[in-house]
Amino acid sequence: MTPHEFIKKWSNSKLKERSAAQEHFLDLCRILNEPTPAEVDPSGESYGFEVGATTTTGGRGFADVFKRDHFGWEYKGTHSNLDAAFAQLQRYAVALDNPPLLIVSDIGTTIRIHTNWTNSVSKKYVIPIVDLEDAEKRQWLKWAFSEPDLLRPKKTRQELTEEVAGEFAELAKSLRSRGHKPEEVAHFINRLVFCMFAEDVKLLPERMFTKMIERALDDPAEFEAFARTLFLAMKDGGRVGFEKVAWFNGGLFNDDLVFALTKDELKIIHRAAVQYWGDIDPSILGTLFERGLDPDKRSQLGAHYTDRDKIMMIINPVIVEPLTEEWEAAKGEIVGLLLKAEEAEMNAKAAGGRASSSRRGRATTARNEAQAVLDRYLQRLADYRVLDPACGSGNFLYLALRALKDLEHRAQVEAEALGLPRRFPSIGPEVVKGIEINPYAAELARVSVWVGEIQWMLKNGFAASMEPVLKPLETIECRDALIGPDGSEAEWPKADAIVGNPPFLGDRLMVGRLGEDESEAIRTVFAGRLPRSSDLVCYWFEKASAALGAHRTDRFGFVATNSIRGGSNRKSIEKAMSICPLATAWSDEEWMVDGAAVRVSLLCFARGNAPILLLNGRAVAVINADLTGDGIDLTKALKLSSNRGVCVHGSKKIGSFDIDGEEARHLLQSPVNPNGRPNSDVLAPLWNGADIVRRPGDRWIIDFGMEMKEADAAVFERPFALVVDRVKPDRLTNRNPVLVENWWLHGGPRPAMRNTLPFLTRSIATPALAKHRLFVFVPKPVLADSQLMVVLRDDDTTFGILHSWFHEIWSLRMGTSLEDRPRYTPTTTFETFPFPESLTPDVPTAAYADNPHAIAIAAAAARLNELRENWLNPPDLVRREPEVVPGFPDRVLPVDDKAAAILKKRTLTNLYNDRPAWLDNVHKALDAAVAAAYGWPADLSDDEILARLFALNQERAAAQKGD
DNA sequence: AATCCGACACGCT
DNA sequence: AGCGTGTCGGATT
Repeated sequence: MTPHEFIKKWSNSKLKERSAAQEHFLDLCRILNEPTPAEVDPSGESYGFEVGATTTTGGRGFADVFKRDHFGWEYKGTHSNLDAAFAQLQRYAVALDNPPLLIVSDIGTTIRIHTNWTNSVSKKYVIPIVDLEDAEKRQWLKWAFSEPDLLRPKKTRQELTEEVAGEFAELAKSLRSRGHKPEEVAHFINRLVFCMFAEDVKLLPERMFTKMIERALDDPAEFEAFARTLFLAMKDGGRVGFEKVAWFNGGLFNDDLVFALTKDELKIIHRAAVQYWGDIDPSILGTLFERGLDPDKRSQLGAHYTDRDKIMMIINPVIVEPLTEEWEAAKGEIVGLLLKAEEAEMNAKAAGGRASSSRRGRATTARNEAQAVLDRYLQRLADYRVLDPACGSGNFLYLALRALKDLEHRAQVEAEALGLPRRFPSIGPEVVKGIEINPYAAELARVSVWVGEIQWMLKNGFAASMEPVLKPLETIECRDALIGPDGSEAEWPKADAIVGNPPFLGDRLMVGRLGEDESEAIRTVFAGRLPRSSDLVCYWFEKASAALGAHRTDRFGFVATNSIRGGSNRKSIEKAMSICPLATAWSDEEWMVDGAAVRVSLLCFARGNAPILLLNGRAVAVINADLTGDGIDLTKALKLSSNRGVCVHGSKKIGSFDIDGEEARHLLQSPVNPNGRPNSDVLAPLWNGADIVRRPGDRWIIDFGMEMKEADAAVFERPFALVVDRVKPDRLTNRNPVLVENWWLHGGPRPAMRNTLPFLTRSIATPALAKHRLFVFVPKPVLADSQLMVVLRDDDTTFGILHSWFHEIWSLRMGTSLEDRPRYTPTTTFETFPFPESLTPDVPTAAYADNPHAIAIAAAAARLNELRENWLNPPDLVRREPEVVPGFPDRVLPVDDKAAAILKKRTLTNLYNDRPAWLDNVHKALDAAVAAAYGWPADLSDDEILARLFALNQERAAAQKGD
């Protein structure tokens, strides 16, 4: 069949729906050269006619034609309403697993393809039957059959929202510059956005808002009056001119606040108003308007934007999956009861008389029971409440509401297919509860939830409720979620599930950000329940797990920074785990939000015994409190006495004691001081993390040691004067009296380090925070700054063990991180690490001088160090020059500019980023030597290494108990 | 007096 | 102006 023949046959066809639809569709397959349903899928389940029709009911299917993951297709008789057909298809889309395309056709005149991707803007392709000779239009249809993705609108809803709302930042700025309060500006803009949405989804009369703006453009002075009239009409329902306006409520329109606008501002609004707002993603509105607010106030708002995927990673396990399971169980029961009813009815027909009527009665009972099972499930959904106790602009609540509505809808549609009557959706915005401290964010949350409700209704083919369009959402409260007005613990409403993204604020930043009173109030209320050094998020975990313990909720899931896994924050996880299983967790996820440089963990707890534990998307037998799950709970590793006091933090200066090389050399070459001592007594090169992993920065430090008296320090004339000048003023204002009293000394004296160093030829150091876990030797006159963790040993063997994969993997697991860069924490990493037998840090180096394992490790370590040093400073690129006074390491200088440029790139971070073969080889040799010292094979898997190290840790810890 | 941390902070390209 | 990657000193214990 050719397109021409098709048009001739079908154009203006008067055939009625059922009789013609299949033939029409098959003809279409022929002109498109697409296989027919019968050719592809004889079972008709994933591609067929009347999919979803059951023999039980003999009713119609969910769609006239269905192709899984492609389309649902609905026919209507010629000239009947395609919109009605589309609405019907929308209502059943969920039962068809939401095909990406919904296609409607009236056989004789038009085929319409509606896109149905959840996260893209919707698009409509209209194909008049008479245009089927047009290859492009046929191509659209062909894509629908074979590659629906090619019809996907390029723009995501987020992009659309950013685009249409982006300009409001400009408007907000402009209004603020005229002295309006940021919150009022936000409130006003919120309204404008809602009006544009309402107009585009036809909740306001056609183009009413746009026309209002257009009129005001001609006469900006009138805008205030126009807008006030409109807002007032929306507040109570009423008229603007001749046109009726629906009643909007919900707090958004409870006053008539309007600003006078300039022509330029009106132009911005007009540009936005002519866009299509029906598909906006309310979950992104929060960020956009936050951006429009005063940038300094942004972080105080706490209304951070969580992207949809992350939210669903919590909503799915906490809300959707358990309720889906409940539905599957209920559905199974319903199917069983209906089968029973059917059987009884058949028997009734076969029998007769009294037997017949009793069987008929049994059938009715079974049917009623089936209805009751359905009603119970629907009631369960209607009663289900979700709480977000830090709801911000309402993103979690918006998606939770949609999820619950989807669940209700799916149950209704599937029950209908089984032959039970279907009712109007009953779940609305009242099922989500929120607590939010910022009034503006709380209002945005209410709007988001309502926009979500209206969008859902329209997308699924229902009319939005109109009387009023918005109802006040008292379930979203504006208050503190932790502390009540009287200073006691805040109450949370009862809810079946608790979800959210509580604010992230490190414990040390709490006082600075929340104020001393607020921080103290929180810590007092939770005293004895959580350590005072818990991050702010931990209190949300604590309250939620308490709610679960008190049977006030069944499940909860939160987003936290990934630092929840370590430090004292871990206590809050441990505490929650003691009350209920941690059922689903994601330990370390990227965070894509602008300006929020964090990585996050997601944790979902559930009542009862969760049959399957999911960690990072994989089933595991256990999830440990540090969000690992490979069977070894390394959080149980203990400190070993042999390692105590060996790994210490570098000196913490607290104040600008550091000077650059030029200044230092000037001081070094100055005449001796009145006490007869040179400045070199109180000067040292300073190394920090960056000096090790990048190029050394030639920084020096003035250091009067641990306990020099002020009067003695003052005799070092120039250095002391510099400290008086640069350090003293700040130090005198410090909160810590010790730092004030000893203002000329460093803040962290590190006696262990300073007392031990004289007995060593050098020390070993690793940057506390760096991309790669590196160890280097630090020559003696160099002072290690606080960013370096210093191991007070000078032998190659210890260096080699620390730099081996055994200790590296241990440190990666036992330490913490800043985002994705590992952090070395001596107490949990070094002090728990079981060194090979008799090579432990409490053994004097001399004691293993003849130990062949120690010698082998030392040789490999020395080789590593030598090759690395040669790569960092190749003899042809550098010249070594003695320092201006004796007692300090030679200076390493580039021979010329060209060499300098090359050397700039020669850093340890870069070296380990590339990890050339030679480096890999020396590390392999080192690992082999260390493996031999443990008496282990060289090719153990990482898990096996950790398991053995952990076993060794436990063994040694048990043995030392007697000490 | 020692520890750990950063809804970060800052230098580099 | 974004990317790559570690400062610094406060506050807690």
